[in-house]
Amino acid sequence: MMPAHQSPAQQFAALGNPLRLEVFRFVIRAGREGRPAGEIAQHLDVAPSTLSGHLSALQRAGLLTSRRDRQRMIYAVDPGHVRDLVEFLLHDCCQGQPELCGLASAACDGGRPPD
Amino acid sequence: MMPAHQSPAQQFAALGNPLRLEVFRFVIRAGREGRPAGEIAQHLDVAPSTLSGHLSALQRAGLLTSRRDRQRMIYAVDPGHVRDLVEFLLHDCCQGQPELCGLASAACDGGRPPD
DNA sequence: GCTTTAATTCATTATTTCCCGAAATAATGA
DNA sequence: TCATTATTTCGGGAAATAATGAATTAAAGC
Repeated sequence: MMPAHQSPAQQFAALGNPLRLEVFRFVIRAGREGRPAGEIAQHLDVAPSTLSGHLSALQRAGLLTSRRDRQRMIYAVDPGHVRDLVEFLLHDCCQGQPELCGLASAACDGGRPPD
Repeated sequence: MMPAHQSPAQQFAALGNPLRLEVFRFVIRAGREGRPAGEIAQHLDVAPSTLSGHLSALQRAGLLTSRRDRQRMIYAVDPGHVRDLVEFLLHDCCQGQPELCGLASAACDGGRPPD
């Protein structure tokens, strides 16, 4: 289905472009249902071909999925991979340190205090 | 002191390079104390000039701070900005959805750790 | 089969990124 | 001052990225 070479670095890089980050945020707000490419392009006022490249970059990174609905391509968030990325940032990068994770630190040590 | 143009996109971009992501992880593991550039270069086996560019990119993004200790430059994590980025990802991007944030979702809807 | 709609691919161009070695800068100490 | 150590800046070249419009593919309906 997908090359599945989605490293955390590649995922961060995918979010590291301002327009792509907006795409990501907009698609997430569409929930499971997702949004057709045309709607995203219209909302962000960007050329279809430009958007298409960004969508496939986000998809290659594993952050979005796509399905076809009649003539339209619907993009939606890939919850599993986003969860993995969040966990990587909190656990692996920040090691659950409250100073770095803020309120989310509770989730990093499973609610247990560090020893 | 600092241009302070640290958008979330720029911060993600800074983490979007494999070597820079390793630098970030290594520096975080050094805690408040931080690590001199030379030690980082040695640990990651990278040319000093190459590392210097990556360090300043991470610093421009607001993720690291630097101070001088005699001849050496010590780099350390910038906790406040990292916390902001974590919060942006969880709150703004993922809107605290448990499906996207995993265990960290507890932090997004009020910060209570799961007891 | 033809037309319309929707999205992607392609080719081009411009820009940026990345890495290296060499030179420059900064701080220290003899 | 001179030498040493540590890091940054500079310059260049290769590779990757981004935006654009034109052409192409895909699905649907008549």
